Amino acid sequence: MKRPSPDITKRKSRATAADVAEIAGVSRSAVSRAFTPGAYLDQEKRERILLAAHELGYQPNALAATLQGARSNLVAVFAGEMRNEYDKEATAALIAGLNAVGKWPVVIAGGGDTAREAVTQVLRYPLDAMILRSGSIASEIVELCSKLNIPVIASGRIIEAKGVANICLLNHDAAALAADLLAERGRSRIALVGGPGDFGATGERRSGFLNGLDRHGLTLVGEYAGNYTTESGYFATERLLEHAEFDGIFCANDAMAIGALGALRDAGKCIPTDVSVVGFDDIEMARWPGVRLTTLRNPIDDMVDAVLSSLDRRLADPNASEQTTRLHAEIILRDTH
Amino acid sequence: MKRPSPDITKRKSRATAADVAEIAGVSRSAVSRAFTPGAYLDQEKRERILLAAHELGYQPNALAATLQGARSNLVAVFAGEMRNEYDKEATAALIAGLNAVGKWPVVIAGGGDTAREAVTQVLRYPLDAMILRSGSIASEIVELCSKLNIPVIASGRIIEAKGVANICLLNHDAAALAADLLAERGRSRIALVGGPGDFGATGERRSGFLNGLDRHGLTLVGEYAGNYTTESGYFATERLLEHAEFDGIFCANDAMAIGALGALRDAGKCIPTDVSVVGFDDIEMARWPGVRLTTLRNPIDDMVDAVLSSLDRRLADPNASEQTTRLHAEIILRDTH
DNA sequence: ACCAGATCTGCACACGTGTTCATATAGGGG
DNA sequence: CCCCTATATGAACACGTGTGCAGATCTGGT
Repeated sequence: MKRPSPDITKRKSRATAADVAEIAGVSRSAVSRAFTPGAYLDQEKRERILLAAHELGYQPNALAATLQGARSNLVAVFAGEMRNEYDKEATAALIAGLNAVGKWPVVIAGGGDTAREAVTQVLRYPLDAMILRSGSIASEIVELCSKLNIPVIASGRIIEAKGVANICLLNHDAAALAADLLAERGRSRIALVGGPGDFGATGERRSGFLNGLDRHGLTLVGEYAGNYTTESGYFATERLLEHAEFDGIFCANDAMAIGALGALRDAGKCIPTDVSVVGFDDIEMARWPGVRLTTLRNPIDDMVDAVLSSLDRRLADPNASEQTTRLHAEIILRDTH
Repeated sequence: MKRPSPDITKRKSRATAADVAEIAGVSRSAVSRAFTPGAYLDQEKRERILLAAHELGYQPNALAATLQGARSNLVAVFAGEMRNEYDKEATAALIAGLNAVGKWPVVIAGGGDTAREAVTQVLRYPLDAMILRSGSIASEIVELCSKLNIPVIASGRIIEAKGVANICLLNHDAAALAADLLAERGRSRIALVGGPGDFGATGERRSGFLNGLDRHGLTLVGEYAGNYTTESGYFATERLLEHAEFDGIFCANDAMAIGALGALRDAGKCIPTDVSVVGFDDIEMARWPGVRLTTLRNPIDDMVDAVLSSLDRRLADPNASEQTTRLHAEIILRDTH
């Protein structure tokens, strides 16, 4: 006896349109119509159906509807490790933004083999889109998605591949603003705490900053690469203090800048009198009392807006050409410059 | 002509088992079996099918499989506003934990009417479970889920309702440890920065701390309620400094404790010489150089483990009684006590 | 040569839904 | 009275999959 007992009130799984039809005394088609705005259906009958549905807690199964060609409204979000604070804030905002437009994010965290396996599994669902917020294994994901005709939107990095829409900060210009600020403050001996590797945002921020310095006839007196954690910013600044005298320091993200603040204070430096510190991203902690970091805002709201409008565009017209949106950073003046 | 062109390579939507069957020259059943471990299928044939599938990027549609009674492996995570850092860390860890066991989190952020609408929409998908990390509109969610036979797991708060499994820190005992520590350090004039309202974790932490103080014959010399943000911790401590002399302060979460550190330093206090500061949660920032906050660890890994094992248990036996798991906090001694 | 069992294969059904199609009823204009 | 249109309704199909069933083929033992 595979079929569950006809006693509807004791069903073990969720109620179905047929169940509602039975207790409302109508056909199953009518139930479907009751949930379809604009469908022909007697008003009194519709009310009876909705009442019965409410009683049973019935909702049309969105996945079964998918088989009819409806959008699934599921969107995969590949969030990466979410190790640093900016990633967490951006991902949280992205999730909230998707929710607001009725898209439901299936979130994948982590990297490496685990993430590869996870992506494979998640692609078994009919997704409306894939949003990449991490560069790891991006090319494999892009290839898989293109075979499945799933639009890919990359945020926070440029992925050069057919069918990928990109949304990315103008890191180069932003970092140049930091150089301008330090120069205007009369700083002449400048140090840099960069990120790991020389790809993507890390490289753009470094070259943009160097370009900016160059415009003012300045060069670096010291440079040390961190890994975007606060600890690495602290450590890098300690090393820089050992080998060079500087009165301005630019860090490739806020977490490292906050580490730098700690190291400078522990070394007896007064901020900003002795040293100006400029960060990047404008994470929440940058606004905290006791931090009040001068930094470049990596605008999360703009990013979310751009992702959503790109999503809209790709879904409205599957043949729409992918496009690259470049966001602008704003310099936020607080107490450390 | 509704049916898409027979030219398989130019299909506009995802490949289906029938497509794979056609180019591999087998029946559709065989394709299904090729993806079912343990099914009878000629080895050579299976390989041919998998090759064809790989070429087309075919993956079985997980949703269609759901209609056959398979688990959806989709789990809703109601994450709330994710305003404070601990929530973000906990949610990120939960997502990673679910990924690791092949469950895919559909994340809902925010609160109020938006969240209510979002939950309603997400419940149209056949979910394996609903995980609540926010108390807002919990009772409505619980009622909806019970009608749909969806197990509910509450994390971070106790929800007294049939069918809800709870996973929650022993806030009371943990806060008492903070009182013990301050007493052992010889602190006698103690202040408290509490949370908003008197419900759930806020109330438990407060009463546990007061109980602990009482055991050592101590009482509060001052108390001020914040709202779990760093700013509010700073502000609350400023107010306390105006009205009372204290040598120890306990804050109901780390964010406020970090705000307190800032206010105390700005007031010229030396930490921990003049004042001991103890926080709660052990967020990442508590470990940062320049902070090194003494605090109570709200163990995220234990929480995730408990959620996953509860999930396992409820899925293995739908009639399993819901149970409450209470987690233990550990005191983390750093530089502020 | 024969049979029992193991292995392989395709047909057909079921899952829950949205929608087309055909049919039925009602209403209004001539 | 008839005809046309608007509204209402249920039967039937399609979506993509897993699997029970029945039949076919193969293996090995007597």
